[in-house]
Amino acid sequence: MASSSLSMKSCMNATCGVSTSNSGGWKKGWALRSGDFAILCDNCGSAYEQSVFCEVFHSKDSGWRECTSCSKRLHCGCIASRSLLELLDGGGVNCTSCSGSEGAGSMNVDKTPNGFGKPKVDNNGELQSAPANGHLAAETKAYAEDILPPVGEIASTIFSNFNQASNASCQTAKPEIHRTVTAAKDLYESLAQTNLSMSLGSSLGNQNPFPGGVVDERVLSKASSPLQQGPRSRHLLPKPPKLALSMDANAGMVSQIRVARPPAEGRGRNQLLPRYWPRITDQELQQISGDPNSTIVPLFEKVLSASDAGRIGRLVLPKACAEAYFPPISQPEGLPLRIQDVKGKEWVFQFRFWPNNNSRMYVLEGVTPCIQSMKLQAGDTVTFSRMDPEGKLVMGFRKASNSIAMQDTQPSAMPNGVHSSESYFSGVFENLPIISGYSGLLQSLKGSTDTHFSALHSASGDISWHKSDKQEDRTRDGLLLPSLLVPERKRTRNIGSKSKRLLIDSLDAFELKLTWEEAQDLLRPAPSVKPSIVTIEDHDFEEYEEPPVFGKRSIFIVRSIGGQEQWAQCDSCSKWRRLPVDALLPPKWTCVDNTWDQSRCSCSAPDELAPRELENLLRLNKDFKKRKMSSSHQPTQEHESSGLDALANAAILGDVGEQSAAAAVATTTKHPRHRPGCSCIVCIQPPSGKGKHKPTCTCNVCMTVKRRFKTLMMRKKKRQSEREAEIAQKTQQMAGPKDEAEVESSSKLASIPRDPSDNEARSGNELESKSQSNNLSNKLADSGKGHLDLNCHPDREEDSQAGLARMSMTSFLQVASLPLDTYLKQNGLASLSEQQASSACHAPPQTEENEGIIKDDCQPASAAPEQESGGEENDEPGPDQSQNDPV
DNA sequence: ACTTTGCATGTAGAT
DNA sequence: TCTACATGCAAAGTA
Repeated sequence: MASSSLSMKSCMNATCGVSTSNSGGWKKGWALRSGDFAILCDNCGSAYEQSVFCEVFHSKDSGWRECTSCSKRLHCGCIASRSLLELLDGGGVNCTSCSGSEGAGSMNVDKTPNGFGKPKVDNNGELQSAPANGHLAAETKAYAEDILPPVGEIASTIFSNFNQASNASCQTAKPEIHRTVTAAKDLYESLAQTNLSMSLGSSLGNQNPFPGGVVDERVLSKASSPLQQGPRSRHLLPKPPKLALSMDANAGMVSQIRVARPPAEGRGRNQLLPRYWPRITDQELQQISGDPNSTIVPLFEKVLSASDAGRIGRLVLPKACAEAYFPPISQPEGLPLRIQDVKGKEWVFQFRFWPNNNSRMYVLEGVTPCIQSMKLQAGDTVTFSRMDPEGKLVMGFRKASNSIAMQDTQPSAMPNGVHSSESYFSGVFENLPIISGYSGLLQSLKGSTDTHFSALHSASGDISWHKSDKQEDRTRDGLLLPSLLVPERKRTRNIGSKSKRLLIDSLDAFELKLTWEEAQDLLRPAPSVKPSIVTIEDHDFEEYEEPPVFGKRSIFIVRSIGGQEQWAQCDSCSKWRRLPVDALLPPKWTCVDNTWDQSRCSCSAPDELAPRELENLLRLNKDFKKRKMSSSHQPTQEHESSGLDALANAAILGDVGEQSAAAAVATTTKHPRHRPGCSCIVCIQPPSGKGKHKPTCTCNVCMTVKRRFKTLMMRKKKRQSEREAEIAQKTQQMAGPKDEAEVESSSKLASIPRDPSDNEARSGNELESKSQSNNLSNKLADSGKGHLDLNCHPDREEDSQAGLARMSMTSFLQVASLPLDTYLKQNGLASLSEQQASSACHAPPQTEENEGIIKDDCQPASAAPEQESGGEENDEPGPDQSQNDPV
């Protein structure tokens, strides 16, 4: 924006108003926070923020219009204006003084013969004079930032809607457009509402869907309205707009932008929560209508909750909507309501209410068949509209995963041919796993299509997901944002915040691609913060004043010929660069920072890997991670954090989900790493243990839990002694080299500091070294003797081979009932701790030996899914598999 | 035993 | 603090 040419040709200072050219008359002012700059009128020195004008006016040529009567300049900063303008038939506008009106904002449509006039928002200059100096000076920046969307959004949206409005208004030739605006504190709300009045309007304002209930909307707010019921809510119905626009008039130029429209009648925007504003596109409206002689008035919509979509068949209606748009009912039993779906099928629901506190709770009963016929789920949206002149209620829907469900057969497209994000996103990428930081790779692998994706994803994530609700409300609900840039907040809003049981939205699931363990590995000291060294019990600890930051994610592979590699993606060019294994990357890393390879320290340097190789690389890394997760031997992560375990498992679940297409691993919904029939603690646990078990319960589940708890405690002690033993061992190593390699490898793994790269590289080391040495594996297996695996099946021989002397369930129970110390003594665990320390860091099942090793030709390694499943799901857990199971 | 119905309650958001 | 509403739950109804 800062570099764009000035769009404002005339100073808006009422006493100045000097006209200027694009190239002159203005001088740059000070830089603003946004990186933008203000501009100053050469003549009077009035300061304007250039971007505000360029964006709000989005009219390069005319940031103002003249009052048809008095030639007063009406400027486009009117959004927050409270003045009322009058549109004239001939396309002109009258200012407040000339129109003799006052007190409301309005919009002007620059009508051009072809109906595509640029939409403009005019005012009489009141906004301009609102700040102290009468201009949008820098101090208004914050306000502007809060409420202004990017220029493209507002421009395109307004443009589209105004096109329609303009066209319609031409045809309907209403002599005047008055729109009461109750408050203009939010300029977008003003915009939205005014826009609605223009684009949708309501020729139906005085029509009521219910015969006998026809009333003038002007009296809807009165208690005598037939539409009002028993304990009316406190809201008053607003005065409806006069503008009458019929949809058929716009048949040729139907907007496909999903717009949150305040209700055309009934409750105004301020009364009805924006979440219920219909976001139906004009195209959808037209489709619903079918009949060009019919007009569809969107009434409201609702995102289905789990209850709504459940088998109960009750759809809870927003009270305000029910009272505003449905017939009045005085008895809880209510009355049957005929509602037609988009296919024309008519459904009869019972519209009724339940007394609730001193209020009412309105429900539609018997909606299950309809919901099912539409294949709706929680999170999907149902829309209620009214078809006029029949006054028929029409029920539409929008799938959460594809918000254009009503016209699934038609691609939703922006006027310029660009797909709307929702259809585009869901259609192309709905099931595409998104790995943070890998979008560039995806781009390179998948071609130009994914370039779109990358942008969209970025936009979604950055703009919407991280916005505050408030802001998002404004942009989404009030700003007529095209859905392109804003995934439906509502889609997850209710689900996420209120329902613990609902499915995580697929978009949300993307957020869980990083396990806790991985997150830990990515932690880096805050840059430019020097640690102070603190020595505690002869151990030096680096202490940082600043909290850690996340470093850049990289991937690790191990070549079959030996040697590990670390690869990272440039933040700038998205090319992948090979790095030393021990390299630590800052959060932002580009080719320029590639100090290890001078030939590739620039983004212009070619990629080292062909797309195919990259694909393999990524796939391998994914396998690698999965393997690591399933055979993680981090003693420090095994306990103490069931919540983290759960998080990690959730992430695993996501990973598994990603790979489901490739990996033919039968998983259960409960526990993706286990096959149906698995009897581990996770799989045998009931869905909810709430209130099911008493403290004295000795059922299988409870005993297992107790056992695990005991083992946790045992291991804590074990680790403690392990540390001591380790020190002693190191002393011994200096004296005698016997078994040094084995000891060192294990102790190293156990004690190595948490290096960001160690996890994956370490795993690679393990795998490779094991592939080279079966003997070592055997030794490791032996060293697991005495290890208690809590996931083993007591009756299965394999379990006993996992290192624990065969134990029956009875013996487990006995063990569980023993005091911990007694158990330790009986099993000589104090003396075993050393061995276990070694074994704890080793030995995933041998079937996995070669996994994670990439061949030099970059063909997928032998990590076949069958092997995976065999390794981790054949109930033959490694000595430490239990560590991965959440309790 | 299962489903439906009606109400109660907890919680998030609005005021 | 109030209100709306999602949902839990027990009573009633039904197969």
